[in-house]
Amino acid sequence: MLSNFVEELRWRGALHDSMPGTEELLNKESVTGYIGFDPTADSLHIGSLVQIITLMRFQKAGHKPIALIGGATGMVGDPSGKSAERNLLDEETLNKNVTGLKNQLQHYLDFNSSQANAAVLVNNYNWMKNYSFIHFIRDIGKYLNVSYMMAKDSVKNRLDNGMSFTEFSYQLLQAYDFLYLFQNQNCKLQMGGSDQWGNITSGTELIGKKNVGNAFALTTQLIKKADGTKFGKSEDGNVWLDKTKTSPYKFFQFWINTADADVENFIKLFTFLNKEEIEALTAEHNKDKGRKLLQNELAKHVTVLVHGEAEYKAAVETSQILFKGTLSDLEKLSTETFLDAMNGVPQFTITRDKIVTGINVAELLVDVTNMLPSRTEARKLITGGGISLNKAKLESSDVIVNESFLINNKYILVSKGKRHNYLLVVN
RNA sequence: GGGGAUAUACCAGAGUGGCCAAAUGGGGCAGACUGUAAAUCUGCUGAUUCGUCUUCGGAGGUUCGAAUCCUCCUGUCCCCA
Repeated sequence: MLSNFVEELRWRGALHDSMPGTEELLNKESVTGYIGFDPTADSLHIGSLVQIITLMRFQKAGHKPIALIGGATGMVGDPSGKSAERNLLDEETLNKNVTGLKNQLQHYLDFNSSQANAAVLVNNYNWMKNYSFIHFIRDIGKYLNVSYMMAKDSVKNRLDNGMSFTEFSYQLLQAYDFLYLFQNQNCKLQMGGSDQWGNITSGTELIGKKNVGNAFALTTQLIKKADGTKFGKSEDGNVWLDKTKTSPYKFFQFWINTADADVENFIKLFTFLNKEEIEALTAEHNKDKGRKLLQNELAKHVTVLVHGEAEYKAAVETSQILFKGTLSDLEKLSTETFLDAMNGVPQFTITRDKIVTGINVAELLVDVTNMLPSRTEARKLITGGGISLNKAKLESSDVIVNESFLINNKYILVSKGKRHNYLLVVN
């Protein structure tokens, strides 16, 4: 029933470090382990997806996952990896974020209570909210030495620029979470990204000092791209799991655009395909990289995981039309299916009278719709051959757009380059 | 407390009275090639009704004319105490 979780992370290139004895323990018995998610935003993004997937693999391997939402720790702010003190989020925002994360996490793990290793969702606010400061520093603070705490990278890196006592305390709170879960849920393992090693070991240290048992730690690799740029950012910013923040189409596109140098690595990290499947796909992919077989498989699996089969198919459809389609393909779509097909493409509306009268392209793109920041920019792009209307390159910035441009008497597809599309809807 | 240096567009960094909307590099955007790639090459990278207008830390001043000179202020860095 148990499968080798640590070995699986290892061959996928996901394992960073673990405490001695962790692998042995996991291979011996079904273990309860947790990963924390701080509510810094109302949605998780693909950076956190790695940790969600880690929990999923953990559960599939026969262990019991706890997803912890940091309602309390989020009030303080983790200094790990941060070079400067941050502003605190207000409580209203935090509550909203906690709710958002809760809903998302539900989607990924099996919380079915009939299973022995059913997932559990907890919020550390519940055990921190009534813990008084004086009791906390007596019960918990006494066990961790300041010089031990200062030696953590998250603190050491900030000694020059300074850090508040609040952020300094963060590791203590996280250590207490681990102790609490250890005592109340028999949770023996904490996992996280490699930047969490310091915080996690503060927890195992506390548990050891409290003399309540032996706790373990395991961290995963931070995702690195071959070109050195940060993973998880698109030109529009973070890639979110919430489809209202990042449309399934954009999400799908993010993965389709994975560089060759990264795709083999990513398909191991982000999919549940097994070793043989991945090796077979990779061999096939290497025969003709132009087909982007691995990128397509990766995008498929991750999009289905996050948004479901239907949204994935729609995203493929949209991509087909936008990248491979012609004007006649666009015209074939009925008015009803048109909007569906363009789902995920940013939309702008314009009143019909403006189109009936006829409107200069630059004015349309800049003043009416804000697709482009300035007329100068619009003119330069058009002159350089960068703007298409309904798949046809504009020759001049003097073009007057009128009803003859409308598809289905209602739409105009505006493209900037080949990868940026906007839909103009006439009302 | 004393002395010195520096502040330029997204970033780095030239410019030290007009030829400066400001070199160059990076980044970004677009074009060609391609695989919705990488590499490479090309163009663009303040706004504009193409007349001009606003911009070189901030506020004043000198001058026909200032990023450039002067005064004060602010920030950053360095040295001495």
